[in-house]
Amino acid sequence: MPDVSLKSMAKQLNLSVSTVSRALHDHPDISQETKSKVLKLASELDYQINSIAQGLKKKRTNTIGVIVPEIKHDFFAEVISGIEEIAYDSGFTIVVCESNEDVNRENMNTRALASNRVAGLLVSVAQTTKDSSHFNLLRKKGIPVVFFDRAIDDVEVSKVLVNDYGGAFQIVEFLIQSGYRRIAHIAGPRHISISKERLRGYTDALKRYDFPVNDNLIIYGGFNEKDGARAIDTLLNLEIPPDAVFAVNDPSAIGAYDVIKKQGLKIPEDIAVTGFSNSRISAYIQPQLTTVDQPGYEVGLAAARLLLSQIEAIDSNENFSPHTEVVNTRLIIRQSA
Amino acid sequence: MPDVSLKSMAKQLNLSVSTVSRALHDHPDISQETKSKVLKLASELDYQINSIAQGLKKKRTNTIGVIVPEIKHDFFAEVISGIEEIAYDSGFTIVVCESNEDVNRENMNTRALASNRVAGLLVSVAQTTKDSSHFNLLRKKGIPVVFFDRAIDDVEVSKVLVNDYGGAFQIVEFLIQSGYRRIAHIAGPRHISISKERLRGYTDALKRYDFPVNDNLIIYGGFNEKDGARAIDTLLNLEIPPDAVFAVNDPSAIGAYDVIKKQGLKIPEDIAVTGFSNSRISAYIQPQLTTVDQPGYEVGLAAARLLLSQIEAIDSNENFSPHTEVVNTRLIIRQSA
DNA sequence: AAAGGCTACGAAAACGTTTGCGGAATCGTC
DNA sequence: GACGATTCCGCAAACGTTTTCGTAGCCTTT
Repeated sequence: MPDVSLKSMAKQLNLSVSTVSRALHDHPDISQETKSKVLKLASELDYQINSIAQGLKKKRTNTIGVIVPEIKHDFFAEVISGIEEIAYDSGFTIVVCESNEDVNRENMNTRALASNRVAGLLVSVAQTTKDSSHFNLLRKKGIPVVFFDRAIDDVEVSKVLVNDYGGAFQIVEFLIQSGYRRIAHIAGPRHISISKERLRGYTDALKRYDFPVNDNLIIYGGFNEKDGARAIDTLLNLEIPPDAVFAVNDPSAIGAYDVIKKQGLKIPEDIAVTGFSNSRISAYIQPQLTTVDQPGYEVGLAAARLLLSQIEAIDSNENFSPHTEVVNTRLIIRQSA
Repeated sequence: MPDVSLKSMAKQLNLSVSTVSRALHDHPDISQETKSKVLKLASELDYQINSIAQGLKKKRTNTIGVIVPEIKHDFFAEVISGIEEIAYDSGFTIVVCESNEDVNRENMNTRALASNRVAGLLVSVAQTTKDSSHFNLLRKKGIPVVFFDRAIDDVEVSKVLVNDYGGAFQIVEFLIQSGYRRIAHIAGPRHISISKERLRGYTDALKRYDFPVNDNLIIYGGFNEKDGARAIDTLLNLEIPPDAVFAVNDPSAIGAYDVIKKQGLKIPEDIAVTGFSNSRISAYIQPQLTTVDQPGYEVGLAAARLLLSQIEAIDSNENFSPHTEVVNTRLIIRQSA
């Protein structure tokens, strides 16, 4: 009942606190005999180190913070699993926070995590994040940050990105080769990297095949179903509506599905729809959605590895220059195009 | 760059550390004048309290631990969102761990969280959890625990359960009233509370309508798709196969879908299928799955509130007796039955 | 036997807070 | 003007670790 600590065990064994501490850490300055005595007692009493006292002394903890826009999102859930895997193997625990796509909440989260002296942070920024001051604050405090999936440009940290450009290019190319001639794009927020990259892939694919890039066919919005619904509504009301649409992600594609079906149009006969994410639903929805697979789990693994190596570098006073990793996507051809 | 602490601010203002501390905590023993001087400097320097030093002193932190079997599961993701909501409002951060349905991992997680002196724990136990020693260890340490959704019986703590019995009864009753006569059940692990309750709802509904409870029609397994697939395989090979099947949850129902379709049978004409969870996929799969809605978000809210009130009780030395809350389900009738 | 080198351990400071206690200064009261 | 009450603040201990430094005891070498 009374917490078992180094002190209590030291008293029980007639040793000093420092000796007990050393016994538990494989320190060289200790005899085999006392070491085994200590280890025996520790296991008997089920001693667990007080991580927070340790954290106070070592100036940081063994936890890494993770901030995602939404845990519910399949992709982020996968990423979290990947992160957890790596963290667990290295003896780190992870703290997951949700920004709910809200900068203020993201801001609060970073402050709380910094206050908890996390060893590092893995962040996928919220849609509404334009200002990066809270991340610069972390840098000033020496807390390493790695962005994954969604990054903002003006912060120079390591990043793990999905090959959004390549995936977008590939799927638009597929649409062109399938015979579609008037391909629209439901785009994401303008300042988020993944939106920009997917848009770039879209326009480059069009240009490559000498298709005109028509601004009327590009509708900007958010990442959710209702954004997709709103966008497709605009597109269908054009004088000449598109015969295919490439949505920035699966939710917005699904939002488009609803509106299209409600108007009595058929996918893909009247209009083809493609997404981006390969969320679980995309395989079950009717017609099954042609999309781009984003390997969330791998993104999580890579981001966590990058962060841990940076933490190690800091610990051993090596210098570390941020770099960017890109994981590749895979075109998933189903029925919707 | 040099961390701003109480000490550094005290030096700068020619005050003592304790005065600065008091200024930031609305302590009565302080003058308005010095208080505002301190607050001004603190905001200028962007002072953030060192939560881990505070945690060391106060013997606990402002974080609560959450252990779920799988983050990816829609239901748990919803629960986490609910928990996060309440925690955030009360100034707590949450630490999410995944047990991956593995007791050992669950054990490691509880130890790590205890070592981090979390204020409390919210747990949904893994499938394989039979032994409860790691939870008793927490109790011995005075760390409050609240189980949600999946609980084990021999630990006397607060619980937030879904009305599994009622939901199961209701959906089986619906099958009976729809004219199905030979209703099978794909059951979950025998020792997990939710499996037991749903099974009980199933048998009671049958008895209520004077249907025989046929042991051949009850197949035990796990919670995943492959478990459902295996179970339906056995059921379809019976001399007289069932005309309806109530699966313990949506994934196992979906596993059953695959096998049924592969055998060329039609849902619900040849065999009706129902699930439990109302996962997102269940609304998109063809035919849309008749299931029971489990309000994950509400479970999260309730569990977090229960834990926080217990933490408060401990803080103020009130005594607290564990109690159980049950949130209700809702029958979702779609196409599969 | 003196000098030097190991080995194994203890003492103590430090990390950044919180908080009980004591005390100086100010105020009001008769 | 003496006295107690009140207000505001500093001192110092404590939380459980880690780590530097010092040193007692022993062994080896000359």
